[in-house]
Amino acid sequence: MDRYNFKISETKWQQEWEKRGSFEVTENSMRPKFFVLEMFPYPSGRIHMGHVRCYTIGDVVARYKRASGFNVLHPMGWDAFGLPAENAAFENNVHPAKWTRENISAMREQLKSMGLSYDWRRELSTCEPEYYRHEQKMFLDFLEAGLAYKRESWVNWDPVEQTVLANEQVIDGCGWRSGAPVVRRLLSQWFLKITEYADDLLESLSELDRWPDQVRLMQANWINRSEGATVNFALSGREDTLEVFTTRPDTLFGASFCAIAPNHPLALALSEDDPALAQFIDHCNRLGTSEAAIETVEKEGYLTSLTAQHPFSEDWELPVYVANFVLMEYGTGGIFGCPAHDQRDLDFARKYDLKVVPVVAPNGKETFEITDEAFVGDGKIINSKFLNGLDVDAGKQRAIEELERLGSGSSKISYRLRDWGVSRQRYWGCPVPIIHCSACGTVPVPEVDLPVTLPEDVDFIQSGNPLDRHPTWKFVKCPKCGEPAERETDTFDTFFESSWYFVQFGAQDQARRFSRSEADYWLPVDQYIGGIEHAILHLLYSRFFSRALTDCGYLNVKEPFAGLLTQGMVCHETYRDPTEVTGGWMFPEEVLRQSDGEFINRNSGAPVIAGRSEKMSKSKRNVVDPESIIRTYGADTARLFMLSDSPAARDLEWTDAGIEGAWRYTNRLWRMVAEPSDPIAPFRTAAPSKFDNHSKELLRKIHRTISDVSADFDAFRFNRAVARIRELTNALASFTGGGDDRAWTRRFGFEISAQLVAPVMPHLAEELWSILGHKTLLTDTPWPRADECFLSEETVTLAIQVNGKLRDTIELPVDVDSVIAEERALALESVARALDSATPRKVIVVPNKVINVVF
RNA sequence: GCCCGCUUGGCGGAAUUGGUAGACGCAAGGGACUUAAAAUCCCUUGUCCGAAAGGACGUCCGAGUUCGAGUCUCGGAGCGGGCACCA
Repeated sequence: MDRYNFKISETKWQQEWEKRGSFEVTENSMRPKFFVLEMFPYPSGRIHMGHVRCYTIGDVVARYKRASGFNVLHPMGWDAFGLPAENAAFENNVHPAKWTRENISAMREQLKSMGLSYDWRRELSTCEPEYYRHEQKMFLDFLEAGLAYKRESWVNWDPVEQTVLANEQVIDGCGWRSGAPVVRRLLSQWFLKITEYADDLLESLSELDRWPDQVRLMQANWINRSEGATVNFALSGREDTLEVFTTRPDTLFGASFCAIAPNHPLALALSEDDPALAQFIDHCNRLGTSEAAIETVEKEGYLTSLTAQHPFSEDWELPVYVANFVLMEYGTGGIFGCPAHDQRDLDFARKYDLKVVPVVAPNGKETFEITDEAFVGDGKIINSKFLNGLDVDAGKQRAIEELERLGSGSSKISYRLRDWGVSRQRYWGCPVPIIHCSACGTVPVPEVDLPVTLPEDVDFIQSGNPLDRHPTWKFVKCPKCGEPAERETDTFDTFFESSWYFVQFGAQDQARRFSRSEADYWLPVDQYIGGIEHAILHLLYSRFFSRALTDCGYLNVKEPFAGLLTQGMVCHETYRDPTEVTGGWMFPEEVLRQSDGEFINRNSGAPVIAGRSEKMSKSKRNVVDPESIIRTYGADTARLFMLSDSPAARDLEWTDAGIEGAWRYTNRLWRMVAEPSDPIAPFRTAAPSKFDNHSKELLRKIHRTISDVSADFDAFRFNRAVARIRELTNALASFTGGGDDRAWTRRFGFEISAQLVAPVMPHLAEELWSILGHKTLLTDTPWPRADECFLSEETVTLAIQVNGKLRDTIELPVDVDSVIAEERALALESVARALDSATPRKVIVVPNKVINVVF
């Protein structure tokens, strides 16, 4: 019994597609366009299973759409700037540029071995000046349009390494290398005005009907538009006021304190004469800048000497705290606390023994006490003078009216979304095209001087940004006055590159920027595919960029991604050597599963502990190398397994048994066509005039499969599509006999099988197509269409229930009269037994589905 | 801490709008072929009671809506993603 030789076949068809330029596209086509894009990879060194999964999904969509008559753009590129290259430079003394470019070459070869239908002519790499020069121009345009500005903002600072740390590099409040406690530090940095588009970014979410609801909801919550009010508290004995933002002005009569952020100007001013406060602020600043760190830390406050005057009551004074949970970045950097109706305020009040006065009672309750849970629901306002008796919404409105009348506040819409800080104090990124002149200030690099190229003659011996230490690079003449000046040594956040790369794929020639007509033709991306972990930042930044680029005349599209598919992670069981106290993680290939289900070390025979399945990661060593899988089983089998077991959106568990099963199927399908045990009609035989019942039944199955698989691909239900194709294979395998009608039907079934499986296993499908006698490529063959007249059934099986429990099934003609159906059901012996001589009270007949006899 | 998900046999999963729970695959057990093994093919397989017919139970847990709930509502548990300088 022969086996499918995937090595020969896969190489052959990959070469054939390349020779013919099968996947090269232009915008000059009579076919409608379809832009399929997978999130481009960071070139970390080698592809991992997550890449294989994502790019397999994208390739199925691209090939399916291509066969379905679309002019498909399906490109690939490299998100090539970023921190890991600098870490590699630091650890292995290899230049980030060399490391990155070598990784790209290696990964490109790996991707090519998967047989992905990319137009490789459009490949781009974000670390090359031909790419990033365009974003330097974009930045200058943003500056001109008022969409970029500079201000001070906080970073994590490692006092030992004397360098800025990414949040990822802060572990338990300490620098990852030095172990020294991290402090916050203010730096002057560039920001992009994403908040200018906050409303539009929020409202347009409703138009993104081919995005997962989950992602739209996450984005909406991230932007978080909230209607409320600003309230100005007069400060006793001072001229200035304390401005706070609140979404609950209706609860003002329940206020028991005010709190400001540790870095609020008022707090900083007070700390000059208050060493204890200065110490408290210092203590707060020892926390990293991440929201998770701030929100999970124990709530602490420092009571200042300030007192705030309640706007609605002459002699009501509130204490003012500096509190570690108040964010300077949100609202005004100050709050008023109403413990009865906000859980965090309640916790704070309990800790510092502040009053808790309920001012909203749940509907139907006259009196109301708060114990350890704040009441945040709707109700009637109490204890609040002129607000009493109103509901929450009316109370908000009335309170704002009163604030406005008193001149101590007004209604205000606030967003949680903050402007995007794009400055990074790092080497391996796109240089910010700005020159600092002592006379002229901040001067943009003139367009003719672009690109500002990243110098490659740098060293990584010291920590910090090597651009700062470069002997010549930053010293330039001021473009305005000609006097000596200095380049900005910050680079852009790498999200900058990934916010517009999809547009650049439209350019036929990657040596130049995309043209307006190319962008107009290809955008938006019709189907975008990537990990759920990018649900907020990358997607939101890209949506902002499209708007900003549209406003600057580059494009005319607000929403860059019309369809979005977020795929789950690839997971694997973890293994540990029990003799190791910490770590001891083992690679799957070091472990052997015995017949009793226990695991042992493949070499030593020592026992191994198997842990639960987790996302494949280098640190836990629960990784399987795609290259070795492709070498052992071929790309098609790897692709099949990636799609067959789990829905795309869910996590996928890698198992050896699973890939083995996929490999068996690959061979089974190949053998069925290449070494058929029953006759096949010759190539291009006309259909016989008559079919026997078996052939008719199989024809129905074939057409039903075409219909189902097409619907499954349309809805990205790849696992179900694979199951349907396997069912067809099973039906073909048990279809024997050799008359003309059967031989013809068998050929038809084989051809359809090859066509349906082609998006998933393109090499095998091409091989089968060729074996079946075709001289043209399956890749250039239109998607099959199901013949409607084979899809309708004459009878249907109905479930017969008694009191909702299944008792029987009956076969009835489709759309049979309800009265007849009911009679047939009641006549059943099984129904009579279940009724046990009781009289049916009513009978519910759902046509073609179920009959429920209720007694 | 906050936001968003997920949870169905021994395992991955299937189940159009609420209408026959377990498609398809994996694993396991039995059989055929073989000197033998591998490969391949056939059969069985949610749990429990029963010789069988048949019956009871069963979709993370607890309530609810409904003739009928894996699916809808409320409450809870466990696991995962994100939290603005990882990408």
